[in-house]
Amino acid sequence: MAWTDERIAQLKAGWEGGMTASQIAEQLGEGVTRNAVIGKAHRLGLEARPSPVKGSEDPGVVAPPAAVAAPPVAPPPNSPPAAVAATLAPRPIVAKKPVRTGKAARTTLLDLNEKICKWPLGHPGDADFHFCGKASQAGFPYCTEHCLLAYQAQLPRRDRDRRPPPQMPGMPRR
DNA sequence: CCCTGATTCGC
DNA sequence: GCGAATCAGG
Repeated sequence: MAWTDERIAQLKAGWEGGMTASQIAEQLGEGVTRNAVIGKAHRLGLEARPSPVKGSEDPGVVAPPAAVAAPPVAPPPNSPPAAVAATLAPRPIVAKKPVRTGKAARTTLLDLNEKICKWPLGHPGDADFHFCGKASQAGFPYCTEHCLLAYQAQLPRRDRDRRPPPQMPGMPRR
């Protein structure tokens, strides 16, 4: 399998999002080993990720918590040509108001696997942060519902809402 | 043994 | 450029 732009983007997203090499490899599809992912990551110049063996300095503040598997930039099911893929963008994740359901079982980071929708609900760190948890679409990190949310064609620029997004208090401005 | 990332080196 | 084999630590 070749390293298409889409797959490279997926690799970067996962790598920078804190996914491990094998998780990324799994997500990229069968026949992709973690070695391939690591090798490619290095060739891409990505790096500087805490390796268990190469001790990161500052043992006190150990890990970039790597909270959530970053919503990956994955190719849509009907594998579009590069030109079309360029018009696809992940939709910003809008945190939903947590639904108060008492003690319903929630999908945590530890429950995730390739068969589970990893759409995040709420904010990492919040007590009620969890994942969608429904069955994911084969080959995709999300269920059908969230795939539809995640992979949307971009509107033409002139039709797009140009208002700046609301700024979270305390968030660094770009 | 399971995992992790890093590195090497033949292809 | 690619990635299996290997290394080395957790």
